[in-house]
Amino acid sequence: MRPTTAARKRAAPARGPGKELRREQLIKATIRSVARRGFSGTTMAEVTREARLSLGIVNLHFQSKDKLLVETLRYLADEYKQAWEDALERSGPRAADRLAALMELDFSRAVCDRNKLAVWFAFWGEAKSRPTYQRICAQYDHEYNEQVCALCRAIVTEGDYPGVDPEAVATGLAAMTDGLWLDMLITPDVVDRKLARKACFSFLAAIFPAHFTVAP
Amino acid sequence: MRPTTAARKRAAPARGPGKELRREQLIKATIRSVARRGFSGTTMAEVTREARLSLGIVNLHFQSKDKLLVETLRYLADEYKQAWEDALERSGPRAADRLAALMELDFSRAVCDRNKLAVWFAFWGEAKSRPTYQRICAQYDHEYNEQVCALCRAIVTEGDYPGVDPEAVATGLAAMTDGLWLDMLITPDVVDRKLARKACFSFLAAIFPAHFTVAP
Amino acid sequence: MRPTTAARKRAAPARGPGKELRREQLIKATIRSVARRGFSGTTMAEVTREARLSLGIVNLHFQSKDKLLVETLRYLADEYKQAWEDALERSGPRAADRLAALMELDFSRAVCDRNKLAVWFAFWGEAKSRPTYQRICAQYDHEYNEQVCALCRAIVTEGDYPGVDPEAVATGLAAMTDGLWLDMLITPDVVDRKLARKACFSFLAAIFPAHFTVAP
Amino acid sequence: MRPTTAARKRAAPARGPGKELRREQLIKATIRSVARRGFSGTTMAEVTREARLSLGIVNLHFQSKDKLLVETLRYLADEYKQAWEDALERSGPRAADRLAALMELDFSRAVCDRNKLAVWFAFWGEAKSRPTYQRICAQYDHEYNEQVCALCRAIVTEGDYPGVDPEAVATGLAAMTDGLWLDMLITPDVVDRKLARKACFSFLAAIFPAHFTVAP
DNA sequence: AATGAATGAGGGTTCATTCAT
DNA sequence: CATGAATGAACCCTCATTCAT
Repeated sequence: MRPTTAARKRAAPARGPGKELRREQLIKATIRSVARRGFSGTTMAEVTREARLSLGIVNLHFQSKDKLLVETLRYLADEYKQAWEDALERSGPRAADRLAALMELDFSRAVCDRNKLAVWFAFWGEAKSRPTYQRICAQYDHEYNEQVCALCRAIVTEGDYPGVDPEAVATGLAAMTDGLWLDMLITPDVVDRKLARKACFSFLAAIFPAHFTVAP
Repeated sequence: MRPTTAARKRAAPARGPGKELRREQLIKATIRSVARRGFSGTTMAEVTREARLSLGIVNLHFQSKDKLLVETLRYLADEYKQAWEDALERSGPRAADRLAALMELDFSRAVCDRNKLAVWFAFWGEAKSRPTYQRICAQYDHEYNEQVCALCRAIVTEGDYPGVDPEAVATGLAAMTDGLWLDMLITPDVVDRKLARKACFSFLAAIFPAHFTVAP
Repeated sequence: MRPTTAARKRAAPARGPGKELRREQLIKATIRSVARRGFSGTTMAEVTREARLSLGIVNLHFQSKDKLLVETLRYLADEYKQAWEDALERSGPRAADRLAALMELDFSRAVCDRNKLAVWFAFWGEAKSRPTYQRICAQYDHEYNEQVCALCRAIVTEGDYPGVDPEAVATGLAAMTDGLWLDMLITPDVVDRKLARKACFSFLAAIFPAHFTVAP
Repeated sequence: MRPTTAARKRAAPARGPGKELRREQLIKATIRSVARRGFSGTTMAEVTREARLSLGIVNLHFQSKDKLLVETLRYLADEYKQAWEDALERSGPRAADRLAALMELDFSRAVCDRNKLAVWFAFWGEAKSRPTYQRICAQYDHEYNEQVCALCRAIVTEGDYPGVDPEAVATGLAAMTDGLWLDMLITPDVVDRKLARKACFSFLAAIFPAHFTVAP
């Protein structure tokens, strides 16, 4: 029973599919906010201001800030998964090409966007103390690693790489990608996409010399 | 005077060098807290409780929470730097041995402690939106990378590795380490120290076959 | 036109007398809500959900939550007044019988419904700080007390009760009823309708021994 | 990590026994607030303003608003219990005197204070939907009723009241008191302490004519 | 007439910081 | 130096109210 000043302007009530749109709008605003202000600077006020919506709307669509953040993480993970599935789809049938396609994606402008990287690391930074984040990250990681591992196995099989352990290579490769993202985040003027890509393909060329070269 | 009037138990007055001890005590408590509760769960109350000291003491020794966190980051970075300098000191004169020593350190139990990794990633997760963190990380990164780069150059020079770009290798190597740490943080039951070490040395063995093997 | 296009189920349009029905529907939902969740747990969302209507409908029919609550109180008071008027109507002409009828009503299952009692006490609990509630309660109280007082006076007059002050008796009687309701609300397993009724009639039998006995 | 403007004025930190004082200070402020603004108008801001303390202090001493309210109820109940125990202590040994002392207390200025009555009814109004309140009320009610019941039994035994059921009388008496309090709350200009007292003693005089008279 | 997404003031709560002791 | 009660800005969340549909 609170004295309330009448609302002034108002976004058109989104019917039907609009609900999903609002959610995405808020998730995107969250990503921008985390990128700009960090996890601790990401308040409901900040997110809704970024989305140009009212304060109460997050709880209307996500129940709580916590759930918004979880959904944001899922959104990012889904987006990335979609991207690498698409990349595989578009690439040829040869395992090396497919692996190259994944790596090219990882160093594409879209993925290496520093804002998005910042958000990924923000979630990773909280993962240890938030089981939910950790679980989500672990699950998507697993799917991705399986894929990379399968490709490495295929390459090892088809090529003549007797001493190569595909699992170790896959692990190292995926790890290097993550680490290069960190470099691009922390020292953007030391490690750029080009150097990152080169580091990655140097690795591949060293492991699978018959399949990869450093040159683009 | 009877024992009734015994002074309340209280922490030692700590003058001069004692002051430094208090600071370290608080920093260590901060590390434990960030590891356990995450960045957002790390409050002054939590830190001081962890240190078994009074609430007001942080501001006495660090002026503000912000500064405590910055000092904590510096502490971690210094500790790591000290560790790799010591590792180099202890190792022989050959570049490959020295590089191996660095890598062994990175996958030693002390460094791979999940609590400490959590704190590192917590800081990295906030780095984009906190210039101070980013600057500190960037600076220590730089020193470390210079070192690794120098070693790679030396190995390339002394060995016969015509097509190898030492900078790219060094970047990739350091990145892989970071990425493996992330794996140990997020999916500890998939990537353990042993696998991480193997992934790393697989890389080195592939790049510098005359200098490294995967076996310990 | 195929059944596919059937209109969404929706509440009847309710014109004219239908409007009154909607109001009652909402008031009854309010009563249920206050009984279950208390005053503070009674939100517009709760009330409309309870009434299986849409959120906006309260303001359409009552302008505000405040007015809904006032109307709810009036509804309860009217209902009770109607009940005791009916009880008097049904009873014989003798004052003692009429008073007994009022008391029987007060301990009838319909009136002693714990949900309704809870609502009454909810309003009484807010009365001091809400002049409107207090005024409404006071007004209905007055009418009721007048009636009880008149009956007591009649009994005193017709019987031989020289020392009895009918006003004090009426006041005490009405008060006892309220107090017994409170007991049934707070300690339902200590004071039930039977005990309450007995306490009340013990009082009447003591005051007006020629007119009342404790036995039903 | 919030930018905080330095606090200006500050109540002296209460050491040792001061903690208990602060709690009482806040409970008393809560009572005043509930009396004036009702349950729904009793906000943390209101309570702390009333206590001339800062906003955060309630959570420091009571953890939550809920607990403050529970403690307030307990405080009121304890206070009342203390009062009737004192009244019994001060009164003579005869059961009728002791019962009279309890009744005199119930209509004393201290107990009939409309602010306090308002708070009692505020709690009773929420009791149905708040098991904690109900439990506390029920427990204290029980003790009080036991006492009154015992006294009634003693009077019945010592006097010659063959048809009197002491339990019913005790229940009725306690109920009447509560009901008279409600009257004093809702219709203070109809029922004042004098009339209330008279109603109560009329009842006693009617039940126990050998022990009570209406006159003071 | 009816709906329910949207709004935002105001609520309870947290916590970095201060300062009397 | 050390303590911890006190402060109050800022947080997340609730919910009465509005209004496009």
